[in-house]
Amino acid sequence: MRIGELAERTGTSRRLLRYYEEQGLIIASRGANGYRDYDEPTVDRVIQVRGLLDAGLPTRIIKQILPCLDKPRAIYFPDATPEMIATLEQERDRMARRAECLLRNRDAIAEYLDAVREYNRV
Amino acid sequence: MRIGELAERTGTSRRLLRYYEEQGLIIASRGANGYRDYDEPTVDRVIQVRGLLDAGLPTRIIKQILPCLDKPRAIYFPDATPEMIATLEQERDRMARRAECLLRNRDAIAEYLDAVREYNRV
DNA sequence: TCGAACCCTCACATACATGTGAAGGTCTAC
DNA sequence: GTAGACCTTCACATGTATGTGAGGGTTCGA
Repeated sequence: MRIGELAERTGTSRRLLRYYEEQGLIIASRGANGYRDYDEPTVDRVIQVRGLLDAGLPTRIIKQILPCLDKPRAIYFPDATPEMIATLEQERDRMARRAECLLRNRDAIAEYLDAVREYNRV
Repeated sequence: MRIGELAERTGTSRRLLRYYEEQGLIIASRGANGYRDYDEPTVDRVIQVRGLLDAGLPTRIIKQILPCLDKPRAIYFPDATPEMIATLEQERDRMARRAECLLRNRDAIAEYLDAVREYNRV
């Protein structure tokens, strides 16, 4: 598919899709006319990238963790350097902490909303 | 306590503490000499703000949700406007989605790391 | 009383994700 | 063949969270 369709299906501007490609987060083949051509799985990948960006990860980190997420392991394990393993472990833990923080605060908000509803009901 | 101690105890630069104050996320009283003076609970508040910032929330939103998190409800329920309630519900759900995304990807990374370890063990 | 280590404000700089628009090529339908 | 809707690259702009440093006041110990 071309960039316009991908943009529409992922709710992402064309500008950003080109930016993600520049950052190495997605890849696009090119038609004879120079137009980008995306395959179907790119839709999910873009959505995933957006989710991670929204959760505070920079593109640099996203680029590093993306290869781990491909269903049929596209990355050869021997290529995994010790530094890369360390980075992944670090990010794994950091994501867990972030999620904890979000859930804790989400619960607090929910609790507050319940209290407000209770207050207004009486 | 003064800004230096708060900075050290929260692992946050002085510059940022002043910025958070400017954004209305923390408050400081002033000594006769103009120095900022923070009370003990501000330590936890700063840590919480940092966690939320790291999880992708902008200061504008953090400012809105912080009042809900104070232990003895400092905010009077009647002050909660419908728009504010709507915002809070929206952010609550958004935070849940973010946390889901983080945990999903965290699991994928963990799974990958396990596979690598398995590969290297054999 | 001097110097070090604080504090203040203000301003400019930077990285990153994003927007916007110009200048121009391609494709399709009328 | 021409108009409109695509696409390309390139460049400049913006908002947000940060860093850095200048210029200057305060406090405290030697």
